[in-house]
Amino acid sequence: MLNSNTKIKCGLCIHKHQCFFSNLSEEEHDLLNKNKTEVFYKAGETIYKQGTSSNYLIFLLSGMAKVMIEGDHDKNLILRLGKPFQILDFPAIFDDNMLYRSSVTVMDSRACLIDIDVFKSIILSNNKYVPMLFSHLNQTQNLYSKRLINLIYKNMEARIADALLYLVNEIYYSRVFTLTISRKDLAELAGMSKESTSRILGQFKEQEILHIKGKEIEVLNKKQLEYLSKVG
Amino acid sequence: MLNSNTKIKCGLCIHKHQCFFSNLSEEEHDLLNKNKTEVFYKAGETIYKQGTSSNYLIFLLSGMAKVMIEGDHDKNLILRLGKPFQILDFPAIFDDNMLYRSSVTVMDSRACLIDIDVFKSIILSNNKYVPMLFSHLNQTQNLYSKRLINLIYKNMEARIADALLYLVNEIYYSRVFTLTISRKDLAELAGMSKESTSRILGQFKEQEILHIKGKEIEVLNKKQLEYLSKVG
DNA sequence: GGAATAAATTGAGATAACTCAATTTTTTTA
DNA sequence: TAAAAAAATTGAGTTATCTCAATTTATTCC
Repeated sequence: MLNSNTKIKCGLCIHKHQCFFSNLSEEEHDLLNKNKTEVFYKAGETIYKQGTSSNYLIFLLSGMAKVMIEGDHDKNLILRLGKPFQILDFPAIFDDNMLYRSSVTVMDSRACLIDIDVFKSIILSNNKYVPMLFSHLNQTQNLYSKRLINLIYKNMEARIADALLYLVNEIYYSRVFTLTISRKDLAELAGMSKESTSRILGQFKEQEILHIKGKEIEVLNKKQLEYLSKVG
Repeated sequence: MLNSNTKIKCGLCIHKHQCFFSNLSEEEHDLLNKNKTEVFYKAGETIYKQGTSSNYLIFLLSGMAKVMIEGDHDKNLILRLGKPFQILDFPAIFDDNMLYRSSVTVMDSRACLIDIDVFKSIILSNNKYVPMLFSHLNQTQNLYSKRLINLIYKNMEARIADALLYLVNEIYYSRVFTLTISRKDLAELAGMSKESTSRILGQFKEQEILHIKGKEIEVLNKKQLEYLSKVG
């Protein structure tokens, strides 16, 4: 377990080829090294808190975090799950560094914290990062757009189907997986109550769309999930 | 009425101080002038079509357009209303120029179309636009985040209250306004059926929160709308 | 390893919101 | 200006989803 003082030089980092900053110059690397921190978070710890500001740009080195909006009355919505080497979320770095979403680890995780001023100086001094940055922000916008229409007009079956397909296609890359989030998290990913989530999962099991044993899930009929997502 | 061949030099354009490109250099101005077009759209015309690509970055010079996601079974969601001198929406300019949302005028409008390659060359050659671009994309992301949690967990009264407050605070800048969108559009802004929208508006009229006469609307009790938005 | 705590499931009842159909009002067109 | 078309409202009935409570299963901690 690493504490907040641990620093690995980017050049020596075993993750460097997967990193957002994989093609920095020598000097940029040095600058980054001087201003980054590695931090360990226990499962359930808050990395970013909605409504606060942060001076760090954070991405995970290991583990997983949920990026969520916290609503009133303990009603949250999980927008996406953040995995290693993805930028977790962006504070308003050219305004007030404010965050509009919270990030909470769903398992023990390590994260790399990069000083925002350093990040800014790098992207401002070198326009090769502009396309990457734009693409990233644009894709996030498109993801949220899609989630909006899906969550508002689709029924519960379709929303759970979407959540499961997201896990299969974009998180675990496998039809068989150990669910690393709780049922309540799954509910918040599908934008519905945990009770309804439980019922739909039971129904999918009944219909032999899924095989479920606790946290072990196997998608038996992915076509059917895709069908439900489409018609629901 | 201007046709698609009309071109006004940016330097001579009466709108130049409100424009996204207000502080371009002389050469950048020339480049822009050579590659922009002004187009007139009738009310109800599609400017951008979801699922297609576009080589233009478009912003309105006059009129109003809805930026929306088109779902199945004629179920749409209006994300925001675009006004003059705001960039209407971004195609995936560093990928495939694809659009994930449609834009449709809600009244007769004039638009300025800028060639995307020219836009790219400007933002890549001059990092002074990076903060502006980042802020814009970030704010849109935050808007969508907020809309997600509001639309999913709030009741109809709160959603209509939100829509009305949006119109008052960000579109018409007045408690008294002529609604330039249809009731169906209002419904799609609030993510509900047009019938329910009609009923809630009737209820607000009954409760003397609104004064409604056709398309003329006066918000009599803004505090109450804010309250409903908060508790609903 | 067993008690305590937390998480997940199940059931029953309540309700918010939708759909469909009929009517009224507004807008467009001839 | 009247007729036609479109948009908006109203009503009644249906349904999807939630809430609350009880129970079961899983996890944590001493």
